Amino acid sequence: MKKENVSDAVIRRLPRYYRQLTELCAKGVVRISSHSLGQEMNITASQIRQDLSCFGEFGQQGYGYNVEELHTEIGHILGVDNDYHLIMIGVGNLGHALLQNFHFAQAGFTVDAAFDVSPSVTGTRVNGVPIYSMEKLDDYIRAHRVDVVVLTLPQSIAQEIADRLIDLGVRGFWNFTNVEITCGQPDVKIENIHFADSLLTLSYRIANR
Amino acid sequence: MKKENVSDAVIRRLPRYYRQLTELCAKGVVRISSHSLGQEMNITASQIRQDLSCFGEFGQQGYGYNVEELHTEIGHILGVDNDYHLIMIGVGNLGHALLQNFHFAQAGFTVDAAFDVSPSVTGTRVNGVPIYSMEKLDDYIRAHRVDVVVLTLPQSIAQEIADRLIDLGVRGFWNFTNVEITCGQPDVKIENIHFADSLLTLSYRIANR
DNA sequence: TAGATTGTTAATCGATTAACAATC
DNA sequence: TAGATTGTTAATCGATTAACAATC
Repeated sequence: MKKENVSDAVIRRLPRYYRQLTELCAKGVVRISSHSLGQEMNITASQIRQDLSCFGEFGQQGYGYNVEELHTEIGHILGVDNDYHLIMIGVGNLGHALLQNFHFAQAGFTVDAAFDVSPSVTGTRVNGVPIYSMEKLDDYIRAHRVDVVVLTLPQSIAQEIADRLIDLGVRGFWNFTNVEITCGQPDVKIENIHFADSLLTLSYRIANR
Repeated sequence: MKKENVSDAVIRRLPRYYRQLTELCAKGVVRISSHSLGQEMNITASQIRQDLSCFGEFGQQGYGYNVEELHTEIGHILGVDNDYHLIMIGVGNLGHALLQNFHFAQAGFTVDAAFDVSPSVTGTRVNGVPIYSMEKLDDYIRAHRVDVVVLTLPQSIAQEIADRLIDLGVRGFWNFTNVEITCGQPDVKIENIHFADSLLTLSYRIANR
């Protein structure tokens, strides 16, 4: 793999490629050209070839790409076979919904534990995941590998908890709160799901149709 | 307002500006320069001024911007005072969580109804929103204004339902399913929340730290 | 072989940043 | 007035698209 200077735009397209290739695999399609793939995804063939060239040479002249092989390769680039370990902080409605419905394993993540302040959920399990009291958080992190923390807690305490976790060595955050988690360290990676931002862009585009 | 050729990148920054200005308002800050705002948001002052210039002239030389005024203006641009009407399709865990926790009103949306196939939820209300059977969907849309439909239903039926709704005149979708909803008509606006894509980009960035 | 399609280099396009005259 | 800061034009940078030699 080359992987020097991979732009954010490219990275954001990788999961889409992965998704499309999963579908093609399921359909039993064996090979595909950048041109056809581009048509299906509304992307130029050039862009696809350019994107893939950041990571290696996966195609064959005159033939195109082997669907299954490319699927595996992109999965590998995304790290789906790295078995990352993840915990969740805040098991309210949204946390519950994610634990129940989201296929963490499909993205290569194992959900080991969740934490909450409310005694009504601590001690229980949601979809097999044990819910612990927040007091056990620090000890847990010291004792276990935690690659990503899902922040599904009230936004008022999000930054504070994140700071504490960063101190404890956590380097990945999946942030569902409507605030920007800030952190000077460049090795700390924060990915945001900002529901409100998303809905507001939709609002804009409806208003300016 | 000018609003010709506003790029997607600019549109995606608007909610962030709006959020930051909401905070500044709450803090009682009266005026701010593009330079200070940029520092707070990790954006260049140039970019802020360039972005805002797409929509009008909101500042004053030598002074900067009035925080409250700019907040109102950007809210207006985003359409938060348009009172859009919204319904939800699929009231599983995620739909429930959104109805319970998400502040639709803050983004200018009124949630009028939700629809589901399951008799265990139809006929009930969640956070004041009535849940109807899917059979009532078509009649409802014919009789009411529906600006946006939230798709929190199984991905297997997402495209099919979306097609049906587009036929009935719906022009805005907030899609939470892990599939790309396709539609030829350019006046139909689709905004995606792709959880899996988001987590996979985080996985990539952790893997390539 | 001839046709198809890659990976890569070059050209174009668009977005970000810098500079500055205008002016509060 | 002098200092600060805007809105806008010009310069730069980066991302997308086109072109094409290499080759399966």
